[in-house]
Amino acid sequence: MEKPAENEKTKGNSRSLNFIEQIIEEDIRNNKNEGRVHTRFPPEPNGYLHIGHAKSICLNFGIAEKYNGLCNLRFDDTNPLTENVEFVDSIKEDVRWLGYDWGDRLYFASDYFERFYEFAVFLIKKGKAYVCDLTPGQIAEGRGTPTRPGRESPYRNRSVEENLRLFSQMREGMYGNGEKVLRAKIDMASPNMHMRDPVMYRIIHTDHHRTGNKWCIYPTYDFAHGQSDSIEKITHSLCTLEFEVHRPLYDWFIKELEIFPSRQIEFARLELSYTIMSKRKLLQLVEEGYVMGWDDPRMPTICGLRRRGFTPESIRTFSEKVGVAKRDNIIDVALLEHSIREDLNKRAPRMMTVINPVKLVITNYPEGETEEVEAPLNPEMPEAGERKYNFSREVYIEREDFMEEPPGKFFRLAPGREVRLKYAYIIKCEEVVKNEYGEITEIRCVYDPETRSGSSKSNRKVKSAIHWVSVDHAKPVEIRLFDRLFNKEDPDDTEEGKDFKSNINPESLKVMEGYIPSGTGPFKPLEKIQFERLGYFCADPDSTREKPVFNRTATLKDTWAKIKNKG
RNA sequence: UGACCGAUGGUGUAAUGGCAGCACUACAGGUUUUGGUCCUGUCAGUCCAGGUUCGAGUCCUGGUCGGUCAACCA
Repeated sequence: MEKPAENEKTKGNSRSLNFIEQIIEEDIRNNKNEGRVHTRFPPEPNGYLHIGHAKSICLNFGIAEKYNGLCNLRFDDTNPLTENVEFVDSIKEDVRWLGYDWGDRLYFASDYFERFYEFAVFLIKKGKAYVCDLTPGQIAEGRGTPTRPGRESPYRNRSVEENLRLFSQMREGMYGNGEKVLRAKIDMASPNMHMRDPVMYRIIHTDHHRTGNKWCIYPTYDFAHGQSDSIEKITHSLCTLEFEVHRPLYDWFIKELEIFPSRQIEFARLELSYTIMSKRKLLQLVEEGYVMGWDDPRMPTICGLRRRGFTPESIRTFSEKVGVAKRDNIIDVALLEHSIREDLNKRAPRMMTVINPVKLVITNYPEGETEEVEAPLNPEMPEAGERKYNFSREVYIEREDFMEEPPGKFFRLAPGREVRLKYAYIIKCEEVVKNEYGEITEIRCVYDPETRSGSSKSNRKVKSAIHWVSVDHAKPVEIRLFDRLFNKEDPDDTEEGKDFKSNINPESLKVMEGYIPSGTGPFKPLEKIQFERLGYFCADPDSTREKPVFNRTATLKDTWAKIKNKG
C-alpha cells in the first residue's frame, strides 16, 4: 500500500503534515473507507466568498488532490430565506478561478430533500423524533442554559402514529410558519446544548431557489449537513471550530439513521490583521457605501482580491503558508502581500510609469530629437525579451525622486547631483524652476551623452537610477492606489460606543493621474504589470481604450520609505 | 461560573518522549541600472506549579489565560 508519509520524507522536500493530514494518513494505513479520501466544500449561497473561504477551498480540494481523492462542491441551501442563485453563480466562479475542478460533482443539499424527509420519518418510527408545538420562545426557554439543564417538551411523548400524521401535515402545508417543528428526541439534560432535542425541520412558506414551492418544511443545518456528507460518502468532513460542539449531534444522526459514517474534523478559521471577515460587516461596508461593491479591490472577498490583481496561485500558496491547526489565529496581512509579490515578481512584465509627475528638461539634449532605448521586460526572465522606450529632451519623473534639500540617506536626484535615467543617460541637476506658490514645476538638468545604457562608457556608478516617461510619448492614465481598509490591526478594537467603521482608513483609496509610455497597451482586464520601482498593478475592468485605469495590487518593498519615516 | 476546545519568538506553523526547526515580519551586511529581486547574518519562543522519566514543548495532576456553545442561521 502507498505510504504518503514515507514518500514525502524520502523525496526530501517534505513539509511536515498538519493534523488533518495525519488523521487521513492514519486512516489510509488502517484501510479505513478502503483507503478512499473524499472531501467537500459546502458553502451556503447567501453571500460572496472571501479569503477565509479560500483557505477552506484550498484545504478541501488540496487534500483530495494530494491523496488521489475527490472533492465535491456542495451548496448547503437549506434556508430559502437568505439564499439565491446569484450567490451560487458567484461562488462557482470563484472556486473555478482559484483553479479547482469539482468535475461532475456539483451537488445541492436541496437535491436531497426527499431523502432527508425519509430519514426523518425513519427516526419518528424509531421513536427518536417528535413533532413539537412549542413556540420558538418556549423552545429556547425550555432548552435551559449552558449551566442549567433543560426541560422536556410536553409534546415529547406523542405516539409514533400521531407524529407521523403531524409531520406529514407539516409537509402538506396545514400549518403556518413556526407553528410546529420536528425535533430529535435526545437528552434535555445533556451538557451539550445541541443535544437538547434539536430542531430537525421547521416550517417556512417560502419558495426555494431550486425546489420552488415544492416544500414548505426545510431541514436545519444539523439535519442536513451530516446527512449530505453521508449520502455523498464523504470520508473527511472538514469544517471550522465553531462546529465542534455540533459533532456529537452529527455522529448521533448518522448512528441512529444507520448510514455511512462520515467523520467531521474541525480546524481554526482564517483571520487576517487589518481586515474583517464577517459576512454581516462586509455587507455593511457595501450597503453603506464605504466601498464600491463586493469586488472593491480593498475587500477581502475573492472577487475583490481578483480585481485587486491577486493571482489564484498567490492565494493558493498563501493558504499553504498559513497552515492548519486548531488554535485561533490572526495572520499578518504582510504574509498575503508577500505571497502576491513573490508570484508577480516572477511573472509580471516591467514598465516605467510615472504616477506623480514633475517635468524634467535636459537642456543640452537636442530639441525635437527622439531616440529609442531598450529595457528588459523582466529581469527575472531574460528570455521574455525587451521593451523599447522613446527618450527625448523632456521627461516626467516621479516627484518623490527629487528633493531640493535631501537628507543624508536620500540618494536620488537633488541640485548638483547625478542620477541615471533608467536605461538611458546619467543626468545632473542644475536648476529648479518654481511657481508663485513655491511649488517645483520643472527640473533642469544636463546629460552626459557618453553614458547611454549599454555603451562602453556606461559603467560609471551613480547612486541611483530613476524611472521616467518621455513627455512627448506619454499617455495619461488613471491610477488607483489602494491601502489597507482599516487602520487598526484588529478593526473591532474600538473606543466605547463606536464600531468597526470608526477604524476605517480614510486614505485607503487615492486616485492619481499618471503617465504610461504611449504605444503600450491595450491592456487586457486584470492584466498584471510591474510599474518599475513603484509596485505591482493590474488593469481595472473600468479601463477604456482612451483612458486605461490601473489598480495597485501591492507596492514593492520599500526600504527608503522606512528610512524616511524614521526621520 | 457548566461542557467542550486550545496555549511554542512580534505573527503563523513544525518537532508524535531524544539537538526547539521553517516561513513572514523586524534589524544588519553583500550583489544590483528597480532603495525591488537574490544571497548572508542577527534579534527573538515552549503560559504557570507540581509529578512520571535517564531524558518532557510532548505524558499525568492542578491552576491561569483565550475561544466556542443558550436561532425554527450556517
